[in-house]
Amino acid sequence: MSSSDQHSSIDFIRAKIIADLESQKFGKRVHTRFPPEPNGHLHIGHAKSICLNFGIAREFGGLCNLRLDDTNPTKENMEYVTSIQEDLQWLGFDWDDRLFYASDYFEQLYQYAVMLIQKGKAYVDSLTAEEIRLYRGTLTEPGRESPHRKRTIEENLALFSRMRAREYENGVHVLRAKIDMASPNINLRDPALYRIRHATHYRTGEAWCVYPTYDFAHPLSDSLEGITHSLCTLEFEDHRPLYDWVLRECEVSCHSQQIEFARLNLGHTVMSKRKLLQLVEEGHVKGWDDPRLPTLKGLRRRGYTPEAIRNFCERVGVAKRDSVIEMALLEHAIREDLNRSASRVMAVLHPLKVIIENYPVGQIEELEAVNNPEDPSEGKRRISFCREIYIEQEDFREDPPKKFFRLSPGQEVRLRYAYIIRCVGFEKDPQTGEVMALRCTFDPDTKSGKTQSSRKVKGTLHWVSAQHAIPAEVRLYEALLTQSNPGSGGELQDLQMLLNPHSLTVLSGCKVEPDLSKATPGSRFQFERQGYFCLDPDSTQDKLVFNRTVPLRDSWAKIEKE
RNA sequence: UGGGGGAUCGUCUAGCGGUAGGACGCCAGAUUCUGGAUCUGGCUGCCCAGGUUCGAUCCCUGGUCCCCCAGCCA
Repeated sequence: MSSSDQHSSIDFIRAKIIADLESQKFGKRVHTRFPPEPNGHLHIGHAKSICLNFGIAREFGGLCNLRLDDTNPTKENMEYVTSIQEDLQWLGFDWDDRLFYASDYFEQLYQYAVMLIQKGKAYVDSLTAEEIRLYRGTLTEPGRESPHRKRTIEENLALFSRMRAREYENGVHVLRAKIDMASPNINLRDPALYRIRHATHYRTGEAWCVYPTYDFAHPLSDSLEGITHSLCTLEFEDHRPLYDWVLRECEVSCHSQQIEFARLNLGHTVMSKRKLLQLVEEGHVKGWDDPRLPTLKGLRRRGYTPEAIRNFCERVGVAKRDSVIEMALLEHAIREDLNRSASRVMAVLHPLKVIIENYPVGQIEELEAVNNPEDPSEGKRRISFCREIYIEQEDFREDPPKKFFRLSPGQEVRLRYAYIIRCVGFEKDPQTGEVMALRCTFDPDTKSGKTQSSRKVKGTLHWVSAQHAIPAEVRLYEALLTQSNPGSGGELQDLQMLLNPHSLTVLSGCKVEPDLSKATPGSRFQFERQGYFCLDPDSTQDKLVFNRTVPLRDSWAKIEKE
């Protein structure tokens, strides 16, 4: 056991599992599952569930299945299945040979339904959807029994069989559980078990025209797979009596324990499939992998590591209260990871030319730079220095405010890994007032590494050689939404109004170290003093494109704000 | 005004009758050739009102507020 292990106290789910283990409720087994519906891409909310389910299986020496919960042919497709598997693998989880599909259980599920009919626990209803809704009652009034509720077992068997035999159009019949139309729990007012859907299922094709509902398929799928603990989100809490009813009435041998926890909400973004889809389809973002999205594909493209995401999910904890996690925690997780692992390079986002007047024209020096001060094994590299360089525009102020430790007329700074320079003049565009270039002098005695430089300067600037640097595009990202908690409701218009107009800023005239031309898409770097960036797949031979994953913490920005 | 859940620092999360702890964040300092990282120190909290108890975040009673449920979605 490493000493760095933080014994995070056990959450209520793990406590329950431990209790079940002690009581031998499922013997010594712990078997979980991650059951996404293949109708959307995975996001960080799913990551929490994934880390929980796979994490628990690993911790208790159990197993975790991947199950595609594909009981609705009108919404699901194979592309999502593939995407889900990719994302899961990228996140670092492995389901070995335990890849399952609810659709593989259709025949068994159908037989269970027949069994319920035979027990008089299910019946075919022929009311319209609208009528069923009316008969259901309201939150405060009990429902009424359907006139078809008294059909005989034989009638129901025949009808259900003919439903399967494609004799009816969509919606003319539905198989319902016979429970209690007066139950205060609306989910128990004879919920639908099977509906007719003449649609091509992406896996079973035309084999079926009746499909089980979630409430019927899910508990039985869990049971069929021998799942001991079926973890789901809070909104299913009042489905649990139904979950248990199905397993009891179907007389299964493995009665899985459903446990509910609060879903993950992240500030300044949205997590619902519906809203994510809306953002993509209406073109507010460029696709499912847009770096502004909380999708796994978006985070990956943004530069997030699986490690950071897993860490984040652990820190977030598991509980039953609704919560909204601050983006700062996610950012902390990725900074923590990248600080250890990302190679440092110098890149200038808003270039300002600096001419070092006393540096010989045409002279080029090779300076030594550390690749990663957090990891000496990453070694060193050579960077070129010459008479003309670029620094960041914001690193010069004609009239410096207090505590501005950068360049201003007459002031000195160190150029990282190079010399101390002093600003002796600057050129301004007479029209715009924009500073066009700086004139500086350097002190040859202050070369980096030469310790005799007794002089201390308050600031160190990053820079690139004007002659050697290569151009790049840099994409800066900020929060997608202006509001920290957009809430769970909200329609199209509301979401649009919350969009942050500055969520993406494209910088096209950036200058970066020439070695970056050898980087491969997805590789991550720290641009010194600025943040963590990763090379975007949009990059081409002659145009590098970087995404800013997250800026470095910036205490100067805080000071200046005052 | 039916049923099911939930309320602890700004944000998350521990606590299970005995000094309210951790993380993120924030503030201050040290250090630093990244205003980064690191290291110190500090900050703010038990929804309310009664009750039981020597002692209550915890147990009881009564409130208040928030979330979920009336799909043939999951």
